[in-house]
Amino acid sequence: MRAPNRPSRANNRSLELRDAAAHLFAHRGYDQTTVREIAAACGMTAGSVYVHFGSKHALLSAVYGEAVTRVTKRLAVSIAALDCPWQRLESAVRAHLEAVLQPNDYARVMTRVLPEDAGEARIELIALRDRYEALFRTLITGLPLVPQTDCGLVRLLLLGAINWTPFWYGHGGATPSEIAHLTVTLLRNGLAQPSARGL
Amino acid sequence: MRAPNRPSRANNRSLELRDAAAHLFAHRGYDQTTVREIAAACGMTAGSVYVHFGSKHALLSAVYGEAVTRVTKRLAVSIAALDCPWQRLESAVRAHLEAVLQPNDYARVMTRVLPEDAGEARIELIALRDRYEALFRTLITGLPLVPQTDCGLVRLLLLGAINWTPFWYGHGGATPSEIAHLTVTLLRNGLAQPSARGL
DNA sequence: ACGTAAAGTAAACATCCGTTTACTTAGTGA
DNA sequence: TCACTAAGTAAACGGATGTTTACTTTACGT
Repeated sequence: MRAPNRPSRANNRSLELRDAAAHLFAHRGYDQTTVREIAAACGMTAGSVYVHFGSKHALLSAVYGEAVTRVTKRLAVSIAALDCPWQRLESAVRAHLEAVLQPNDYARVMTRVLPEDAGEARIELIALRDRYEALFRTLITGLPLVPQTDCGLVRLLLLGAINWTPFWYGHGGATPSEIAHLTVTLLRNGLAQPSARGL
Repeated sequence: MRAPNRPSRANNRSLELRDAAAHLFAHRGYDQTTVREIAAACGMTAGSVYVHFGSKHALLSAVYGEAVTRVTKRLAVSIAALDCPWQRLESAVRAHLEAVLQPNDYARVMTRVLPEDAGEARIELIALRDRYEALFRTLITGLPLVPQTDCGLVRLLLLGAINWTPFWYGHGGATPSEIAHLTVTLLRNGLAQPSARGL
């Protein structure tokens, strides 16, 4: 008798399938990717996919979950040694951008595929995304902002700005580091000339 | 002999079809919307759609084009009477948000449907979107910003922040007006407590 | 009144999709 | 060695999709 969920065969083609799915979802979107394409990318047949995953939605959930896990880990490492809350935020934004903008299939699925379009897997993906975005909630509430600032709104605007980057990145010429710096500088001090600031 | 492209029958069901398509594209996305659904929404059959539009992609182009036209007009009106560049930007952002966030089918298609997912109509949609975003380029380059600010980058971050709003609007409780004000305030002065500003 | 052309329909077409089924292969533990 | 099981395949299933075809209806210009 062997423990369940612990296959004896070492060659775990599930991971291979998940990677292929991540690549295709990231580059062509969920709807435009077929199960047959994912299988073919692993030299398999469509039917074999269902040995490892119960459905196409389950495959998306696996990809999305792994994406959140990886980006979360990367983000945690990048801010571990920092104390200044503004530096922590900038480092987190940089880590997020590097993950999303480099040709990183998993991270890109997080912004390319809308949980709302995932059908049955919708609730699960939204929960995963929320878990990730909660990290930014902590970073932002730790900031010394002007009193009565709506931190939730700030977080949503910030996430919007950086989640949209994949759609234009490359045309602007800026690096993730530069984008992160400008974003946090903007959030901190604004960009108006000192002589032209409002009250 | 009648002039071409000038149908004699007044009841232009093409517009009816376009409206129905806008509604469905906005609420369910392009891929998840069927030609049969669009036709049924007008009490017609799928085949009739092809009397008015050559393909589903052409229908999307028509919707997207009309969306850009409408939002552009709305934005132009909202800033016409204003002189202060910050007020102009805030008014433009407010107009954009009101268009995108109110249950406005056309405007929502602009953010819900990615031109990248439109297949053959891709180039046309991207051109339309760029034409619209150029309006913000003008507004931002008119701002008295600190020297050597990358205006292009600022524009892209701003558009990202406001294009992402449809995905969370309603959960935050803020109105378009409030969001617009916070966004432009942030861009102008930042949100750091005066005592905690960096150099 | 008549011919023409647009508008609309019903039905089929061709294809593709996610998924299931029946079957084969191959490695494993007792 | 032999039963067991996971992995994989080929093929089909049921249905949906964008589009086309052949045909009918309707309104207009002359």
